[in-house]
Amino acid sequence: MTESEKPFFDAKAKVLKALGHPTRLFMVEELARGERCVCELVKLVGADFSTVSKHLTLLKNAGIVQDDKRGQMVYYTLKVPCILRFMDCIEAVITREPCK
Amino acid sequence: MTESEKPFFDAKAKVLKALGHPTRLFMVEELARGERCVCELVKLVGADFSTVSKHLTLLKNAGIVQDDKRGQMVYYTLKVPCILRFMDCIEAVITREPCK
DNA sequence: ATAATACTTGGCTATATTGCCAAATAACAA
DNA sequence: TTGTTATTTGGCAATATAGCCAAGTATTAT
Repeated sequence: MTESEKPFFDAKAKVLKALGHPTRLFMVEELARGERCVCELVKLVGADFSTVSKHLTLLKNAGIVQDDKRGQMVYYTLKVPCILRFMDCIEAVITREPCK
Repeated sequence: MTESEKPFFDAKAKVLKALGHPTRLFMVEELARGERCVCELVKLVGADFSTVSKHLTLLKNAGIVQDDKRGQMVYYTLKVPCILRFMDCIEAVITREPCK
């Protein structure tokens, strides 16, 4: 890894790292179905409001989700739907199926 | 996230988490080109032998790479080439390009 | 047997992450 | 204004991760 490509790997790793948490992954898959406010995600995830909020902030900083405040609610949406396409591959890893 | 789907998200997150480190990501992309022994990766990465070895063990535990000891060398190969397919998407996230 | 190379493991410290609680902010209702 | 709901932020303790050095194992060479 050369000095010049280092920041590139850092940036890509940051995105993957953001996805590398069960709660965040769950939320990403949930947001793939449509926008959700934080309160909905809190119910679905079953964790503290602050915990969910921090996970969402992290996903936002990674460039994966977007937020939109309307009234007192903040709605999050998935910014990059292509992320879901490779879940099949990730699942192939865990089921040890051969992957194309 | 229901009780029953929790282990599934844990498993998927584990794979993504394994990819979420610049050195490991670099090695995965390097292994995509063909098998490499640990010593080659050590040179390419520029870290301690033990550090590289531990990263490889982690990738192996995640089911991403395989090892094959031949003589005194241990050769690693990428087990799931499909992982590379979504690098385009990850790059789209970091460059903020629209993603299909 | 001794030495050298390739690699893994143990141990340690520094640093990062997680998740909770409590407090702060913001919008809206009474 | 006061209260209530939605959300974020600060702070903290527990836990996990990273990376180095040193020591251990395994294989091959002398």
